[in-house]
Formats: sequence, C-alpha cells, structure tokens
Amino acid sequence: MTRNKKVTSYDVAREAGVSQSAVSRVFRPGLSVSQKTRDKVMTAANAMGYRPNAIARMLITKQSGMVAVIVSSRANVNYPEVLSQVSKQLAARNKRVLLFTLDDAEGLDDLFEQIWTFQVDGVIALAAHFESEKLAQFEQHKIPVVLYNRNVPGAMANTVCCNHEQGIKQLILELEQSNPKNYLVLSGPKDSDVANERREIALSLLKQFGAKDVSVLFGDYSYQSGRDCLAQWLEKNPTPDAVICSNDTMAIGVIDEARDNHNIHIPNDMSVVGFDGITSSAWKSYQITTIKQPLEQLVKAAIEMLLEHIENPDSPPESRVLTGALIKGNSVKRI
Amino acid sequence: MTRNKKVTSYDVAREAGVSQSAVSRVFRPGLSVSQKTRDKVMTAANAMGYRPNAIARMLITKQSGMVAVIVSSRANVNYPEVLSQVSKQLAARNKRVLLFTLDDAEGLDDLFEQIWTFQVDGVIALAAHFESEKLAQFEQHKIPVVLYNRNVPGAMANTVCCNHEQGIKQLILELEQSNPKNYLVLSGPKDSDVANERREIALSLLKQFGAKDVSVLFGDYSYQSGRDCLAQWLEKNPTPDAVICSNDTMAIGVIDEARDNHNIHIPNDMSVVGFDGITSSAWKSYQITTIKQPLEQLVKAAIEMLLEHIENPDSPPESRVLTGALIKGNSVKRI
DNA sequence: GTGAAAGCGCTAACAG
DNA sequence: CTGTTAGCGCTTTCAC
Repeated sequence: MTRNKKVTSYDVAREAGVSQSAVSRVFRPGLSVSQKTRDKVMTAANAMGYRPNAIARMLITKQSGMVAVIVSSRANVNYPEVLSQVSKQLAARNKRVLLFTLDDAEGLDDLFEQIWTFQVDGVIALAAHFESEKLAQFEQHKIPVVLYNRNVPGAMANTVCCNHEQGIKQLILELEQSNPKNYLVLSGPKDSDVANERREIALSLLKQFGAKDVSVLFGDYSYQSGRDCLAQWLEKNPTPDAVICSNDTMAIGVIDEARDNHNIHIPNDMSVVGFDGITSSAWKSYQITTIKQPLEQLVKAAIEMLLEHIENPDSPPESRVLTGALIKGNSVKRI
Repeated sequence: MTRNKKVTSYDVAREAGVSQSAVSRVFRPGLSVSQKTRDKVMTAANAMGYRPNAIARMLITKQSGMVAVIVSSRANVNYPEVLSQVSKQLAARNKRVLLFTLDDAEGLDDLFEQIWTFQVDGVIALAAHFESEKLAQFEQHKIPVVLYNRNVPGAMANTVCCNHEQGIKQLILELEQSNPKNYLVLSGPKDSDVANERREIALSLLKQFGAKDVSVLFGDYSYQSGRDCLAQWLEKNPTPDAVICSNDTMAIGVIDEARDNHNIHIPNDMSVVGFDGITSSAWKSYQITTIKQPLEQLVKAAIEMLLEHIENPDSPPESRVLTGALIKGNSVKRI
C-alpha cells in the first residue's frame, strides 16, 4: 500500500501478471481490454496506489492537456470570474489551466519563453496587448491562441469580444433621453486595449449623436481614479450632465465622489453610466446603468474556438462578437 | 528559422557540431561549459528557434515545476487577489500555477486524481474542506500541502492563517464601546471552514464579554444573503444593536438592506462589522469597520513554507498565524 | 570540458 | 485481445 518509490506501470504489470502495455491500455479510456485483464490490473493498481504519470504521457503524445491562461495582475474586477469560468469549462473538456500572471508589458517575452517550453496545447489571453508580431510567434510555434476582449489591428486572430459599439450606443441612447448639454468621458488607462476601444467608440458615437461639448479624462480603472478624476474636473468646471465611464468601478468612484464631496445628486444633477455589469454595480447604493458582459457565453465561445483550433490546427482564424445586456439602473436621469 | 517539426536538442547539436549533451548543459543554469561551445550552441539554437522541452525535463528530474492551487468556484471576493499574489510570488521562485477549481465537495476526489497524475511539486489549498484523511493521502504521495486560512482539527498540517480570534476580538471591542443590548451574528455557510471558525470565535468571545442576547443567522457570504438575512430577521424582531458579519460582502448587503427597506441609520441605529478588508469595504457609501487580512504576507508565508517542504520533504509541519489590521470605518456607533 | 550511453514512464505501432 | 518493441526529448553518470 505505502510504497516508498513511485509505482510505475511496470510494477503494476508484474504484480498483475500481465504486460506493461496491458496496464497502459486499462488506464486509457476507449481502448478495448478484456474484462479479466482489466480486473487483474485494477486490483493490483489499487493495492499499490498506482496513478498514471501524466508527464510521461505528455512527452509521447505531445499533448500536455494544459492551456496557458494569461491574466493581468492589475486587478480588473472582471477577470476573476472569467478565470473561474475558464477553469471550470476547460476542466469539463479535460484540460487544465496553467496560469500566467503578467505584471507589465516587459514581462511578456519571458512569459512567452515559459509558454513554449511548457508545451501547452493552447493559450487564452485575458490580458496583455498583443502586437501582430507576437501573434506571429504563436503561429510559428503552432500554438492556437484566443484573445479575450481584445483585438489586434491588422492581423488575423481568434478573438472573442463583447460588442462594445452596440453596448455603448445603448448607454448613450439612455443618456440622450434627458438631452445632456455636455459629456464627460472617463477612459481607462491608455495602455489598455479595451479602454482605448471603449473610449474611441464613445467619442465617435457622441459625435454621430451631435454632442458638442465632450471632454475626456483618463483614469486607471480603479475606484480611486474615478473619484480623483471627477474631483479634479470639478475644480475648474461645472458639474457635467452625463459621465460615461469605461468600467463600473470608476463609475462607482465617480458616484461616491459626487455625493460625498460635491453634494451632487445622482441621477438628477448628473447621469453616470459604467460598463461590465460587475456584481457591485447592482448594489443598492449605486445601481449603475451599465452593460453586462455575457461572461459565461464569452468564455464558452473562447473555449470552443480554442479546442477547435487545437484539434484542427489549420482551421481559419475566427472572430465572435457577443452582445451585452443593458442594465437599467438608477444612475441615469429620466424625464 | 521556420521549422515544421519541433526542433530538439539533437537538431541543435548537429547544427552546432557538438554532442546533444553539450546542448543540454548550455540550457541548464549553473553547469560549466566552455564559452566556445556555449556560443556555438546558442547561435544554432537561436537560428533554429530551439526551446528546451520542459515536459521531457520533468520526466527525468521528477520535478514538474508546477504547484497545484485549489480555488473555489464560489466567488469569495478575496481569492482573486490571493491567487494573483500566489502566481506572482511563485513565478519569482520559478514555479508555475496549475489551477484547479472546485465546484463542490464531491469534486474533491476527482481533483485529487488529477493532482497525483500531474506530478505537481506541491499544493496550495485556498478552498475545500480537508479531512485529516485527505491530508494523509498527500503524505502518502509525498506531496507537500499548505492550507490557506483553514485548519484541520486533530491533524498536523502546514497552515497559514489570519488570526481570526484576535481580529474578531478587536471588532467586538469596537462594538462594545456603545454597549449594545443585543447582537446578531451573520455567519457564512456551514460548509465553509472559515465561516464556522469565525462564527464560533465570535460566539465564544461574546459570551466572555458577557453579552446576553446573541442570535445567529446563516448566509452564504453573498451580498444578497446579507440583505435577505437582515430582512428576514426584521420581520419578527426589532433592529439589532450590533451585527457581526463573517465577511465584508454580507456586511455591505446588511447595510444596504437596512437603509433601503427599513430606514435604519448606520451606525446610529445599528452597528455593523465585517471581515476581510476587501476593496469595496472602504468605499464611501459603506466604510465598514473590519479586519483587513494581511494578504501579501499570508501568501508569502504560504509559499515560503511550501518551498521549504518541497526542498526538504522531512521538515515538520508548521503553522503560521498572522495578525490582521483593524480598519476603523464608519459603521460602528461611537459614544 | 566533452561525448557516449542509459534511462525517466509512458504510448503506439506491430505481430501474434 | 495481448505482448513486444521502439521511441518521446531530455538529464545524468561515467569515461576520456
């Protein structure tokens, strides 16, 4: 029962009086083995506490059964849940998550080295800005990649995205109902692909809607930056009619700052919208009007896409865009 | 440059005009190779895009360089940050995180099977209830484990814990300042080790403090359960003077429910304390008095402990208890 | 300091 | 259906 050395398939084979390959077969699903052999092997294996060595299997099958997931250490409130979904859904497909946390863009090269040596079957990128040159490296190494909520301009890539344009349009339609005279756009950091996309879309749509007075500020996605940006803005400017935040967390910061230090009433004095639909956006004290990303479906799409490309390396790159749901909170002025 | 097949150390050796083992030496840190050989090898390797195969190395060294981290899919607001820290700090020690998400206790056996086959160097358990019998399995397989914020009664184990007792005592001391007549203890779910510990400690300390009127309700750590529990309580009971919540999220729910549906003013009509010190506990709308867990130090301790036991499998089990910091918010009545 | 040779534990043809 | 036989790509003695 309690062995000192690791027990191998040879040990089990000897004990069960069969060949080593018989043992191997028993432990591989879908291979035909006689019931008699199977019983003998299982008895011996259980008695000895044998477990197949996945490393050895990886070496020969050239499939590690692991998917690298790249996340950012910068806390985007969204990723934990995405990560949890990814892990769960991959587990259901018999794959494991090898986690890579990215501190800053510099770490990317190191990280790539790791990914190559670990022979992962595929990669899901929840973070990081990918130049098309980086993508080319994956192609060279023949490792399928799926980008989650990020686009690489001018490159073919597998991507799964929330429909930012459609979402932001809905938000602006909500805001427009009360005919705001001016807009403040509170963008996420300039080194975030998602933030840049959301900001540019907002600006371009506002232009289409004929909004004249539009200003932009940059935060870093955090609560505090939401507060700081609004405070700083109000030092020299009147209260904006409408604030479009690149994520919910900053929207919450904006709301707290408005109420706390400036006696601004939401939504009567100022409308605020966010994006993401994080849990706390629905909390009674905030009730933000926002777009809820279809997390589960996004992840599902990403994983399907990845597995498809693992099994069929030559299938062409694909992009899927899923639509978020407008959550009508209580942060937008109504007529 | 662009090869179709994976390039191996043999390919590089041939190209560089050296033996395969020379190539191996060049890619293993700390082995003496002449500069000349090293140059030849590196030139060839770079030209061919060679990367050592970590899987093959694992097979022979019996060290996978991977640490299994067990997390719960049930969103505890704390874990994402812990996980991020774990990943970062392990990366610094040249180890990778293999992520396992646990849905419910049933999945534990399956999960263990996975862990054995993947030959991980160690395990960090952020979730799951571990019977001492489970721990014995790890011992059998000679895989070091560190339990994060959970204890296994009656078993020797490596554990890293926040000092719940000391933390809750501080919270009660805060609450006692206004001499509450009665207490409501809002516990986390019964299947959570941490929740059980926090609840029992709170009850036992309240007894010591001479509190007579103490009631217990069970939530599931979520915002909504905080709201629901308070609402349900108030149906048949008067407003409690003090509410001790097992985590911040429920405390936030309690506060929102009190203000929203019952016109209870916090902290004048009712004091509320939480536990964890999550980001949102400091948001202006809540400002919860709570205990902030020393996340970074907890993780650091856990990882040091794990690495120590990986390098030195016979070192004795160890427990480290770290003290959290009292955050004085604005949710406790002052005199 | 270098090369030859022997595996690590398993899978995958291939005969029987 | 079962056993035999080659490896997977690397690390690690051991002579030289």
